[in-house]
Amino acid sequence: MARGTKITIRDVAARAGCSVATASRVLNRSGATSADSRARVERAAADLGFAFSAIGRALQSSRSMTVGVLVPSLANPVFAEAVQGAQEQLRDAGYQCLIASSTYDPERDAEALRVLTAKQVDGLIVTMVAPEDSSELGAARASGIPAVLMFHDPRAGLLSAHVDNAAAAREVARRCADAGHRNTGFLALRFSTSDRSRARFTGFMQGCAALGMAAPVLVEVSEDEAASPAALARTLSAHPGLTAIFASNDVLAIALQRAARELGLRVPQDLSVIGFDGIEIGRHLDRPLTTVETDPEAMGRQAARLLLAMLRGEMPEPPAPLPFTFRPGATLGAPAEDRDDDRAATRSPSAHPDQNPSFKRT
Amino acid sequence: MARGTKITIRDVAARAGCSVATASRVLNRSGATSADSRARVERAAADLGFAFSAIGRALQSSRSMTVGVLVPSLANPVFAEAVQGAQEQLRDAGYQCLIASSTYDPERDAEALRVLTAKQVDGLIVTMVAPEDSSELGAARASGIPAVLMFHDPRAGLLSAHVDNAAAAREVARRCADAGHRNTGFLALRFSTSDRSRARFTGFMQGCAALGMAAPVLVEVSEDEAASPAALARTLSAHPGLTAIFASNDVLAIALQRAARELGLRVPQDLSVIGFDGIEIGRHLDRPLTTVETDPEAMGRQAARLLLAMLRGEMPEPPAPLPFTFRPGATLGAPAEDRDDDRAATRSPSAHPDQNPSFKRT
DNA sequence: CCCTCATTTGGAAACGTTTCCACAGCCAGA
DNA sequence: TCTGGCTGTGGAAACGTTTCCAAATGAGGG
Repeated sequence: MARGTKITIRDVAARAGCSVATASRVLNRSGATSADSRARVERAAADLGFAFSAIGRALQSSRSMTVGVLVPSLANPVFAEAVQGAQEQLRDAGYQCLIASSTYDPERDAEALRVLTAKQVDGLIVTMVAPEDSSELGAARASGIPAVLMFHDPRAGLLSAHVDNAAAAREVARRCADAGHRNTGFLALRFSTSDRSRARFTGFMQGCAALGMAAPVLVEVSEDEAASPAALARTLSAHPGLTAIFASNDVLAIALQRAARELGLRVPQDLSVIGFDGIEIGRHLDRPLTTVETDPEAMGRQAARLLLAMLRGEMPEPPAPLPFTFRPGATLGAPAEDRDDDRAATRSPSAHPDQNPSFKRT
Repeated sequence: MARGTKITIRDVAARAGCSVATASRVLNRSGATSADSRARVERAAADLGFAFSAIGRALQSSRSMTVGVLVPSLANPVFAEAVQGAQEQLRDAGYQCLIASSTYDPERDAEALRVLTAKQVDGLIVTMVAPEDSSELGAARASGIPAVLMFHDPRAGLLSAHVDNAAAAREVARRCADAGHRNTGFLALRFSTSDRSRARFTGFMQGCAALGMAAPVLVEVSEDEAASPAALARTLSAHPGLTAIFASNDVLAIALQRAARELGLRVPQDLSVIGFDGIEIGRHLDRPLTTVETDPEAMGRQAARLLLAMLRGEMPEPPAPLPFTFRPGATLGAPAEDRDDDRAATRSPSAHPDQNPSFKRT
């Protein structure tokens, strides 16, 4: 069933009655060829159903037309969308994507980088646990493989497609302050392996400090806690004084709301919740999520554009951070202390009284 | 900065004072070598920081250790998770993934397959618009590249990692019937390019017919309609008689709920909503989504396992469909007509009276 | 001491491509 | 008629690896 015999350019040349050099020139439209041989070669290639072997080409040109993309996990929609964006942009330039994921494990980051460079990728787009500490990334760059980061804040000599996490978090602090919150928390998952999470916390702290609020309480949760509403509720109940919690991403923010309900807390009346990322689904919820909206796909595209420029031999400027927008949603409101204060009610633009039909005042 | 000079096995051989043949034998632990040369070669390789060129290897062995993965889009978490699963499984066997996405465009399916085969992938895992009509897929298989499908129902000679969409949809029909629904709808996105969607509709129709319900109304929406709650609400309002709507996936089901609220319809009192896929977030919602739960990551892993078996030269049995579970959630309830009928209340196992605190009967 | 055999080694071909270099043919200008 | 230049072509090397085959070495048995 399987005809194992691949047809190569020499088969084409043989059938066209010319040398492989000529066949190559015709098929690549490189070099001069007579109309006659052009026709014969093209005919032969079509008859035989010839297709170039990218391997042979790569070996000869030492360009694989392949880019390595490393992300923590495709199961996180934020990274998946970024990869999608990068992939689209690269495809337009004739590059393919070899992807790897680390499940947030630095050891696997290193292994993936080794494999990708062994596969002779022409460039790298990476989001990893600790880019600055990775000897593999350093080695790749030293051996001439251009690399750009995604999601990370830019660091020593490395370009990055990113949003300004700290600035966005400061904006969140401002919105919390505007709504009247003083005692806030930051809910973090994988704090130690995600510099995004850390940058957001730092920015949030700065913002809170600048606005005279109490320092936010850092609430770290494990993978398991985040997955179970009951467990998350238990953790949450250890911090009764908080009126607003900024979650390090949207999925966590949604889980947090569920946990709050478990404790009989209403959102946003008893607890305000703010997310990060702006995933699609957040805006389709009955009570749309208050969040910082980013565009991971655009981030992926920007990373790809930067890399393509470097592959062309250019030395692109460090890009400006990608824009984010604060999406008001309906999960940030005035804190309960302010509830009875009638000034507070008017100060709370995001509290949608009709978010749940059963609460409709009619 | 960039030392362009790659170190090859001949550099290692030179430094070790032996031939490349010996170096190759040592480094691959193939063939007999003396303890002495082994030591020298290993030493030299370490000193030089040698790493094999996968390209050179691929050219010589005509095995690229790369698998092509084609999906409609990574922006859809269902596919992203499947790719993640496949990738993990393949990685354990030493394979990497070259990924491509088609954005549901058959033309791009074809192009992607051409590129992937040109890159000499050892195998293919694909989800595409029309696998059976793809001459590229046929050509790849004819030339000896094993291929398996994901998500698709199995078809002529092709193995597929899949769930039984029709059976799952029949189960949904049964649950709707149990809850007392008669007039149902099926909300479909990309009906023409998704055989999953079509299979679900077919199964739902069969189920409805078998249970003596009215044939479900097929409501097709465009990408744009699905993205805008208002537009979706308009479409929805054209079908006032329906008491339950089965959406072809979870994201759509969540959007549908929002649209229902837009029309002043309460879920599930005025309209029941059932999804498909069982995405993570659905269970974290205040009103957990009623849906058919599947495991895309397991699907990806199964596809990879099948492909690996074929790559070993085995001829694996067509796999049993992967299991799905009906997750009751809280968005399927008794229809309004039955509301006043007290028999109906007991007949409705899926109506969780406590799903929303404000409805608690106490 | 010679023959055989096992062990280790090196040379070279092969994989599929691109591209450098050289050569043949041809035409125009002197 | 000769020279110079241009066009089209083919041979061959190179890219990095594996592996076949043959040769060299050494040991052991007769």
